[in-house]
Order: sequence, then structure tokens, then C-alpha cells
Amino acid sequence: MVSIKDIAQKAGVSISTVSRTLNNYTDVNPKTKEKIFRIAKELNYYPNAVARSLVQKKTNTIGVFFGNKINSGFDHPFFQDVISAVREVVGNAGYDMLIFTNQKRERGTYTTLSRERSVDGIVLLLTGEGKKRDEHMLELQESGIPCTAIDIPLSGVKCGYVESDNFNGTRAAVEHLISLGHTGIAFIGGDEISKTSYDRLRGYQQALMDHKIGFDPSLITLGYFEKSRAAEETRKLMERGKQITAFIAASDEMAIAAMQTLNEMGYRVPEDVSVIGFDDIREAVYAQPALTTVRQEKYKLGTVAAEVLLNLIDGKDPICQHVVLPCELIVRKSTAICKKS
Amino acid sequence: MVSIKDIAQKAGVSISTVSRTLNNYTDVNPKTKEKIFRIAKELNYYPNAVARSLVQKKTNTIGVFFGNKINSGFDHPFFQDVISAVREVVGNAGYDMLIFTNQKRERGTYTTLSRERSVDGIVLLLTGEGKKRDEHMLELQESGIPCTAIDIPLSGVKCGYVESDNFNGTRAAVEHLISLGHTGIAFIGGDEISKTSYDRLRGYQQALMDHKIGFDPSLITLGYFEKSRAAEETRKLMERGKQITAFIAASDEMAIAAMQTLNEMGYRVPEDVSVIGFDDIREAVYAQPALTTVRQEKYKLGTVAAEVLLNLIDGKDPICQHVVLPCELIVRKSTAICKKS
DNA sequence: TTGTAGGCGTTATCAT
DNA sequence: ATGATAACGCCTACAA
Repeated sequence: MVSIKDIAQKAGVSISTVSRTLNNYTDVNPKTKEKIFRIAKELNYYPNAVARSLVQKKTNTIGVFFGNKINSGFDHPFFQDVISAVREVVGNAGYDMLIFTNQKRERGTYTTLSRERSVDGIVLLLTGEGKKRDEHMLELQESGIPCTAIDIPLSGVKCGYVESDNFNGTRAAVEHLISLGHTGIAFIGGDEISKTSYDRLRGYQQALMDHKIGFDPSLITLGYFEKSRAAEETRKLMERGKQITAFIAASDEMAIAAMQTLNEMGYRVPEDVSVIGFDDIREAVYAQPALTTVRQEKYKLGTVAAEVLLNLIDGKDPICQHVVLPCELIVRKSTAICKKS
Repeated sequence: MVSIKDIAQKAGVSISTVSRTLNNYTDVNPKTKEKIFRIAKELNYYPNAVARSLVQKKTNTIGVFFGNKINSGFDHPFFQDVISAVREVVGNAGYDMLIFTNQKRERGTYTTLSRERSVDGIVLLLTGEGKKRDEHMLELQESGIPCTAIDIPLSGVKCGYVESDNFNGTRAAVEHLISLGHTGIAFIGGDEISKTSYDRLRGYQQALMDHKIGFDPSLITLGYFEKSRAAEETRKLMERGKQITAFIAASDEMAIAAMQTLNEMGYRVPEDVSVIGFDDIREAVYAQPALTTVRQEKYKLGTVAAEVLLNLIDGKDPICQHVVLPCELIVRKSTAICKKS
């Protein structure tokens, strides 16, 4: 490995002169400057980012935490667009992305791992249990490490988070069903720990109340964003003999699972039962029938999360950042007029 | 930031003793050992990976290069599974993953960027032009940096590459069509620079020759793995009035584009024209009709690429590594018996 | 304009 | 069993 020391030696100058030259300082004699650049090229020199980071305390690296479970991170249909957007934004700002994948660490928390690696900021892309606001999350918030998350309410001077307007999202979904004459609307929620799940449930309840329908608690269930759970809950609900003519699920994957289950049970979608999802993942278009759903602006979520993070790093916005992006109801073929009404 | 120096001071020992303790050296007094661990915890100490890397010349980091264009890397339906597998394997081996996203570097080649970051090894996940064996690729091969690629024939002591058996893949696809009575089989290839494209074309030609059908060069065209190009070529081919009863495309995305175009032109798939793709991406299942295709073991490709890389890093396999994985023909609904035969 | 020297946090090689 | 001390490659006052 060739270092600035080698260049200095060959050029007959000190290493500080080389360093200044390579970093485009102005106070360097044009002649020596040129000489140094020439030798650097001859020797095929490239700077050592590790050494530089050690002294500058800046790695030009954004850390990314995915959940460790399957169907999270790269596998997750929702995060694919998000991470792609993050990549674009931080890349243009001069950062590389470090994905924390090392499994050989026992004591690792978001904070310790980030500090060990000296990343300049981090993005949290977590699902399910990972979203719980546990001690690790609290530690992170107090750490002072610039961080942004999708869908996780982080508070702290160097924290930000971005989410969709989940409340009005499901609300619009319910309104759509009501306008089609539905009143027996079941809800397959997410979990009991995430704000996302909570807000979607609230939107559902609000819409029903707005229209004086009132909600039957027995029509509300949890699918934990898993296909199998959603399928199971769908079956249970239908077998209970309630007057259900429509389903709203807190994710497209669960909605698709619900449609499949309904099909297996002999119900036709949307003739017998309407179904609405949430997210608008790619599969939604290809589903049979094409899924009516609430679209999240996934790419935008990632873009904003990255931009907020960059601001946090640059110290531009010391206040807590919370951005809510609008959703859009995408009507496809899985919803129709309620016949029983 | 608390360092081993601080611990040493508080414990009344030298920094070397602290270092030894923290790295679980045996030759350290149990008492002082315990004391140091206690203080380390009190002070909330965590090691600085950057400093360690500087002296050890090992970063425990695998670099990943995606193409910079859209529809590559995270966006690419093919690479999603591949990268997910890579992540799994290198993570279990104790590595984190650095995605090279920084766009603020002009002079960056695979080699210089990798050296700057001192990554221990790299994975190349490139598409289209990125796969060209240009000077950057040659530089990398001679660099001695452990690297593996998907679909790019790398040669060099520290290089490996993994690919599917593309030749026999398209060959099986053609055989399937021939068994259905087709003889007018058009081929929408990839590009003229990648080995992948070349092998798939060869497989197509071989199968035709094996069955004494002979191939009409005018039925062979290039779609460059782009939907729009594939659609255009499909239209051109059909309008030329040749006796085409089936298409084979070098990717599912192109095959789906071909199906759409055929539909627009008034042909029914598979009744009038059969279509086969390559890859078996998720969309293939949802396509209308569901696409018959040649499946690549995407997850396996990533697993093997990562494993080969780890061996290369550990110096276990100094010889050039080239792994070819079998493909499997997945027959769905886009192929049917040829009526005109 | 250039050189000297100290330090970033860690590991590693010697002694002791 | 423990402590000096010298790297690792780079940056940055400060001095000249």
C-alpha cells in the first residue's frame, strides 16, 4: 500500500505538503503541487479512508438497520422502494451505505454498533417486533446519533421519522366501502405495538363513527402482517356467521391472503365480499382480482427520511422532525357494490 | 468518546493490559481482568472499529457494487433475492455490508474504491453495460482483491463467479416448445456483450440444430433486457409476416412485455403464440397468462457467491472459482400446443 | 510556502 | 502477568 509518506519521500517534500496538496489546499506552490499530483498518479496512490476517518471522526457512511428476520429488509416488498430512495439521496450527498449484517455480535445495540462503526447517521427500517420502543430505542434517542426511521415515532434532538397518513388512509378506505353500500366491514389489523397499526385502526373506527355505523369489536382482529395469520383470521371471522361483506387489511400481503382464503371458502371477490389492502406493493396489481388498496408513497418516504437525516447530520435542523405523507386510495377490482344492502 | 486509555487510567493499568483483556487474551490476571471489564461497562465503553481496522488491515466489511442506473441493485427483481442471500451468508460469517453509493467521486473504479474503503472483499452485482469486461474489470482482476460476481466471467487468483446454466436453460425452453409442435420460434436476446446473453442464444441455436430445424437469423433479435425494446422487437418480428408461433425471451421482464405487445396486436397467448421467459421473477406468476419460464436459483446464486468470496478472503481457495448452477423449466400457462403444425 | 510534531484509538512486539 | 513503545495512514495546529 502506497501512502502519502511514499509520495513525500519521492517528491522530496514533507508529508504535510502532500496532504495539503491532495486535499486541494490553496497555499501550495503550483510547481510542487503539480509534481506531487504527478507522483501520486505514478505510484497509483489512493487515500485510505479508514485512516482519514480515524482523525476526522467522519466516515461518510450512513448505517442501515434492517430487521434480522426473514421478509424484512431486502426481502420486504415495502422496503425495497424505500431503501432504493435512501440510496439515491445519500449517494448524491457523498455517502456510502453500511448495512449492519454482522451476526457475530452479542452485545450489539443500534447505538453501540453505530458508534463502533462510527457511522455519521443511521436509518431504521424495521418491521414487527423491531419497531417496539424498547430500551434499545430509548438508548438510541438519547445517544445523539443522527437517525431517522420509517414508521417508528422517534423523539430526540437528532432524531426524525417519516410515515404515511395511516389514519386518513384507512379512513378513506372505509369511506369507499361505505359509499358502495357496505356496513359489515371487518378489519384485519397489524399488531398491538406499532403506531402504524394503531393509526390504521383508528382511521377505520373514525370512518365508521362518522357515518353513524358504529363498530363491532368482534369484527376487528390482528394479523401481525403475516399472510398465514391473516388467512386464519379471515376464516374465523367468516365462520362466525357475522354479516361481513367487506374486509380491510392493514397490509396488501394480508389482503391478498384474505382474498385467497375467501376464494377457498367459496366466496367470490368482489361479488360476495370486497377486500381492500394497504401499501400498494407490486403484487397488488397482479392479484386476482387486482387489489383495491391505499397507496403509500414508498419512494417518497425513503427520500424524505434520507433528506431529514442529512439535515440532522449537518446540524441544520436540531429540532425533532416528523413528516407525514399523504396516502392515496387506488381503486381496482377487489371492491364492488354491496349486494346485501 | 471513551477509549481504552480512559479505562487504563481508571483501572491503574497500562493500555496494553486493557487491550489484552478486552480481546480475551489468556495471559491476564483474573482479578485485573474482572476489574477492567467492570470499568469498561461502567464507562459504557465500546471499541472503535475504525482504529482497529487501521492497524489490523481488516475491516470485516464486504463491499457491494450495484449498477448506478435505475432498475439495478435494490430495484432489480432478479438481484433482490441474490443480495438477500449474500447478506445472510456474510452476516453469519461476521461481516457487515458496504454498499458503494457515493456519487461524489470522479476517479473511482471498483479497485480504487475498494482499496480506499479497505473492504475485505467485494461482490459485483451489475447489469447491462456494467458487465462489460472493460479496463475497470481488468484492473480489478489483477488487483488481488477478493471478489465474486454474478454472471460476469472474472478470472484471477482472487476472483470467482457464479452463474446459471444459461445454455441448457434456453435449450430446455426450446425443447419444450418443439415438443409442443412449434418450429417458428423467435428469440429476443439480451445484449451483445454479456456472457449470459451469449450462452442463452447458443442454447437456443443448439436445440434447434439438435432437432434439425435450423435457425433463421431473422428470428433472432436483441432486447437489451428492457421492456420497451422487447416490445418493439416483438412488434417488428410479428409484422414482418414470418411464421412465428412462439417467443423465447432472455428475461421475464422482456417476455411479459412481449406478451403485452402480442395482446395489443390481437394475438392470444398461448392460443396463437406461446411465450417463454427467463429468470422466474415474482411477476412471472402473476402475469396474464402465468409465464412459463426458466427458473434461476437466485437465492442459491447469492449464497454460493458469498461462500466463494469468504473462501477467497480466507485464502482457502487460491484457484479461480467458477460455479454453474442448474436451471429449471417452470411450465405455466403461456405455452401451448402449436395449432399451425 | 513548507516542515515539525502531536494525535486519532487500537493492536502488536518487545522487554521486564 | 504487565508495561513501554512503535506502528497504522492521515490530518492539523504551530512553527519556521
